[in-house]
Amino acid sequence: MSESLLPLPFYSRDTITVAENLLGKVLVRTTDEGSRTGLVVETEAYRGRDDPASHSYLGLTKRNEVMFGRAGVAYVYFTYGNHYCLNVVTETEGTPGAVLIRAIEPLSGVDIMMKRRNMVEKANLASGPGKLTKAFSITKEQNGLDLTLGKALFLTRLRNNPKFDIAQSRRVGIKRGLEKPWRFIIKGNSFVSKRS
DNA sequence: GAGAAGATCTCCT
DNA sequence: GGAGATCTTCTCA
Repeated sequence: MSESLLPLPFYSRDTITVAENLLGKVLVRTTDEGSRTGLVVETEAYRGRDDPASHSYLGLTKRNEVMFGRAGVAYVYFTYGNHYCLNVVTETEGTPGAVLIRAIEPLSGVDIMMKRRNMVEKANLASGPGKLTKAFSITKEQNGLDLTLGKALFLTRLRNNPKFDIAQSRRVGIKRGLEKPWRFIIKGNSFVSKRS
């Protein structure tokens, strides 16, 4: 094995730290259609009371309860009537926090992704949160799934962690909390979502 | 029970 | 560059 599963302690840290450290890790998805993997190239951090852009800003609701639970769990929500977004829960139990995985670079199972997306352009397969979940067959069914078990959906670390520079900027698609530079991308990677 | 907003994508101009 | 698609969740009455 050239990869190792990310353990619980990786996730149960400060949300910003986890968002930054998720870059360069590998997202693995296994379904009946086969397995797909992709390199995480873009993330965003969402915290709690101190972050007006976060779902957990206003406190615990039925929708965001996963964010308040144990770290290392998938938080998947539906938005705009069309799209799911994949997050991983961070911090310790009782403290809300999650990292949105915004884009991945397809590594394997690319043919399955193309089929799912009805798209042949590799750079456009998963360069955005909605595209990513569609390419990886992720729906609300995966909400609350434990990513530390290494089953249908999980994250791994490459043995030889690739070297790259990290660029930091303002988050995308939100109206509040814009002053917080909590979006992280792999500098120069062409699989990140466009918009600035 | 109704209304509004939303961590987006795609197509059309 | 702009608007429509489309539906879940939350808030307020």
